[in-house]
Amino acid sequence: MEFATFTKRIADAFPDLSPQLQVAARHVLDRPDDVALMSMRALAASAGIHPSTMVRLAKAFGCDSYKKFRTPFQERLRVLPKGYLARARSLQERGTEGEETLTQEVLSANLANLRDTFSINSFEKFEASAQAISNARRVYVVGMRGVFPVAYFFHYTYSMFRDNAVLLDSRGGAFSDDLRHFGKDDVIFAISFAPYTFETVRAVEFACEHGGTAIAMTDSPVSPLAKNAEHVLIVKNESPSFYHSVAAAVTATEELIALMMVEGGQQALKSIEESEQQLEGFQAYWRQNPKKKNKPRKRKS
Amino acid sequence: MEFATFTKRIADAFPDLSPQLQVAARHVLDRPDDVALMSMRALAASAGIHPSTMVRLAKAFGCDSYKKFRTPFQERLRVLPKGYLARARSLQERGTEGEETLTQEVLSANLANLRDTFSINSFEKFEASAQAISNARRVYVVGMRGVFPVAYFFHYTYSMFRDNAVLLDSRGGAFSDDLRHFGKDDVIFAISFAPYTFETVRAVEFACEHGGTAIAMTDSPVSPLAKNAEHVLIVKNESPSFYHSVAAAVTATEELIALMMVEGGQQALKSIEESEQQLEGFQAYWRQNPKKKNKPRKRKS
DNA sequence: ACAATTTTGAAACGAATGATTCCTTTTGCA
DNA sequence: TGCAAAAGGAATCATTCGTTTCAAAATTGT
Repeated sequence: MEFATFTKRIADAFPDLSPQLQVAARHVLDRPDDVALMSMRALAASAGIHPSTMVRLAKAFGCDSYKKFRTPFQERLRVLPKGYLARARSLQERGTEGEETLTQEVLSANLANLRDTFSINSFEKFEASAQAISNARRVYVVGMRGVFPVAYFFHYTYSMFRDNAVLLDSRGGAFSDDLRHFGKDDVIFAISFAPYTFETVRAVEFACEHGGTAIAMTDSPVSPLAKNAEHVLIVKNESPSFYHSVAAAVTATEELIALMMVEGGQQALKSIEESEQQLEGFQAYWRQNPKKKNKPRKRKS
Repeated sequence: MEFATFTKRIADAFPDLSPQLQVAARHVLDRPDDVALMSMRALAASAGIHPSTMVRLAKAFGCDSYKKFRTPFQERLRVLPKGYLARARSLQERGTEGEETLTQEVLSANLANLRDTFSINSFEKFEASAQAISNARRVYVVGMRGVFPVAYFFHYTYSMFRDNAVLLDSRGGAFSDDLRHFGKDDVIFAISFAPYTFETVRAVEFACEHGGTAIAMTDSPVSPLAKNAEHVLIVKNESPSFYHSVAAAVTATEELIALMMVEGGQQALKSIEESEQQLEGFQAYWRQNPKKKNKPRKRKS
């Protein structure tokens, strides 16, 4: 919360800064990780500026020392907020240690999954996958069992601005019926982690046999999905518990959607607006005082 | 990847360390964030040990300097892996800047959501919610539209070791039918973000009117869900795009599941084993060479 | 074009950092 | 009990840190 407002303040004041301070500010905004982890002098050097300039930047934003300037950058990186551990310790003495560390493990496993996923898959990979989906005549989405949430999320969000997606969910056992019309201009977006659901693997094979393009979101380059897929996104799903974590997969999906949105431009925005208005029309959303004629509750950004 | 193996090595060697080195090692393992962000002397002081001991710990694990010892702890915290930005810059010169920064924004928004969510909700809150669900006679799960993936994920995972969950999905418009048998020993687990889906709000109200307990996962303490709920988990869902990010909600759900698992103990484990065997029996999973009589593909940890 | 002002870079300072050395204390073993 | 070895602590070192000071350079207004 602190970091976001602070950097925003810097970004807003940017045009009014002196040339050298602008160089410093740009570097700071571009590489917040480095601000937190490197020494001031090293940071200045990597920005190609004099150390004094960094101090001046800090003071220009009301920090009486560089240390205070750096604090929000450091806090942003902490996996566990300050003071969390103090409580953890006291709990431990009460014998609840196991569950407390479990909490930390769930959190850091997921943070690591996110970072790793975006580290393994270059921006170009995301972009290429997004392109392929955007150009498809029809988009078939398949993800079963544990990863069905990912497939559903993709389909739901995608359908806010495009109307050519089909979610395969094998309800009523009619799984293969949905794929009957699959053609060579179509794309299948398949999600599966080990152990791979049979139907998902089969669906990808089917799609490829019929000349279509497959985009796979899976956990390994040697996954049976990857074999046939044109584009492969590797997603980490480590978890301290028995299930596979799907948060990273959801986030990678968000990334795909965001890219397609940007690409879709004005047209996509308009479609979303229409979708929302339609939902309002159906009274899908709760209103503060349904009895009175109130304005609809403002949508959160 | 580096960090995990390194800390594991420390943890494994722990029993063989001298008393003071154990104090140091414990502190390092307990507070990896501090190792990355604080100076060696400050870290030693907060651990109550002599600075020399820290240096000795580093050398005990093959690092010729403390700096090298600290590196994996620092890299772990980076939002963007090293070198990512270098590519970003070159892309920017090719005019793709907008989308590249979007990628970074998606990632860091989600990382922040995760951290904030676990920061806002204390461990006790998670624990209390998990307890309430565990003690319920029946668990009704409701989450519509964008957050249906969360509800589905909860229901799917929970059902691996308990059989008393009902997923409300209003398929066929029979939404309220499912709640007809809701009683005072039952629990409703409801997920909704602004703008709040009407049916979800209504379901919580209904449950409370019938003497049940509501656990809400929502975006604000003043959300209409929070009003009636016994336990409220606040989840961040900031996103650079038009949708609400659900990764943090999924992760918070994972945390609930993990806690209930631990609590469930041996019985829960046995149930999961049975569930998996059943799936194997249905041949739900793909096998490397279905024709030959191979061993089933080993499940990933 | 010149003076006033701001911006910038170089040099130098004290403080803090990580590392080393040396010596005391503790431990293990005969 | 005595002794050798290991462990821990204190003092000290060179280095690097953030910071300050001051003069040069650049910008601005007149």
